[in-house]
Amino acid sequence: MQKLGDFFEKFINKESIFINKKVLQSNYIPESIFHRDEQINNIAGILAPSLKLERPSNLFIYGKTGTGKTLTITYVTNQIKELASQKDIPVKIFYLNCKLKKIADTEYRLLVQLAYELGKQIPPTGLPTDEVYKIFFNIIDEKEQLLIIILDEIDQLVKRNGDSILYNLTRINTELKKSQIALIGISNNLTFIDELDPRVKSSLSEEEIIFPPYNAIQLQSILKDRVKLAFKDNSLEEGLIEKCAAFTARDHGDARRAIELLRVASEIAERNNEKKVLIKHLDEAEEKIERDRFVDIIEKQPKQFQVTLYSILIVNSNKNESIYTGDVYDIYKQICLKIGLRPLTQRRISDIIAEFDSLGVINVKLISKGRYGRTREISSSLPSTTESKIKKILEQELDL
DNA sequence: GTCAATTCACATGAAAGAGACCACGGTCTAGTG
DNA sequence: CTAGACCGTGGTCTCTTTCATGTGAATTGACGA
Repeated sequence: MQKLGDFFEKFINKESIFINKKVLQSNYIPESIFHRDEQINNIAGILAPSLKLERPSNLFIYGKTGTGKTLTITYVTNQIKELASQKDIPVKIFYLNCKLKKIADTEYRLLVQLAYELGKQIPPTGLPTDEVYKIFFNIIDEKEQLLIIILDEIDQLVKRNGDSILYNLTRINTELKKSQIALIGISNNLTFIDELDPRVKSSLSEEEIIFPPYNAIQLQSILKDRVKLAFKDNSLEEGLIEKCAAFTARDHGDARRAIELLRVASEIAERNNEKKVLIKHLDEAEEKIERDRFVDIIEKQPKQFQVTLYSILIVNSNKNESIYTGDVYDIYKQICLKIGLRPLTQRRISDIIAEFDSLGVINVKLISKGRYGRTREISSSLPSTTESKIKKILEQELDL
């Protein structure tokens, strides 16, 4: 006990390398946005008519994760909101993230959430969907107003529910008497729009804006800006920012990742009682982030998913050759038997394997072995140290 | 040797069921004046 | 008389199962050279 007291004491007295660590957290909104002037102006131009109560064009925004889409759009819309409230213009802007479960990931919930923002409570379930539509419709059309609805990660919504929601929302304008709705869709899947119904496609993407990934130089300036606010002078080893930027620019140019990398590296440095964040901490940080991400994903999975993954790992370590769906399913059934879990059908396991693939935990390739059938060739995409750790976690979770 | 048909081992799709959650309206019950 | 408890019905949503159909190349087998 005494020792722990000492530890905390030391911790408090220790001189920190941070001035304001919050700046590095993912929910921090910076005051200025770098390298997005063109997009900001574009969006502002498109949305400006809303201040005259003219319906702006529907807008579609693409860009990979961490390219500042959400940040930019909130920045612009916040200004519009502010101006609107100053001048008492009935413009309302809603931001919905379609990926958040239980909030906006189905047609019903999306409408409920929108209605809620408009000040009308609708039960989270139990009503027919068209009833909810009617309610929603009525609140909007109560008075003259302009709504701008931002649907972030709209691809998720469509993937789960099809594009009928979008169709309904784009069409609703023709029925509204007093109000108007404009939609802004944000997606990080570039091919997404091509999979839509052509009618929806043409009306949703009246305007399109693309957010390119940041390059290393741009990332550097973003990082430098944050570093100024977050760290005390001379807390970073020479060349650290450059390395960090180069690291992230190589895959995707994701600014969020770059900042996270820096944050984790600095945390490691702090824990090691270093006075500076060193480049070697970056390497460590990268590994840690990756590992934590996987561990996080896997702990959150339902039991059946965990058993499936465990089976894959077992088969993978028992066999040096390629492994296939059938092998996994056999082992899976055995494990279920052992831990007293009712095994699912192969059809379902097949889907689960596909889901792990899209989570990036495993790699899957569809191959045909000619006369010997068609199947998925599965390989783990986890680094081996992470893999054994995850195996242990799974064994624990499943009491094996 | 050549070429189309066959065949395997799943993939992929569609539909439907089970079970959890919930709203709503009607009926029953107990408490109140 | 009324508030609350307690149904039954009907709705959504997620996870599964069931049934049906699709698929790509190794293999087979008929055919002709």
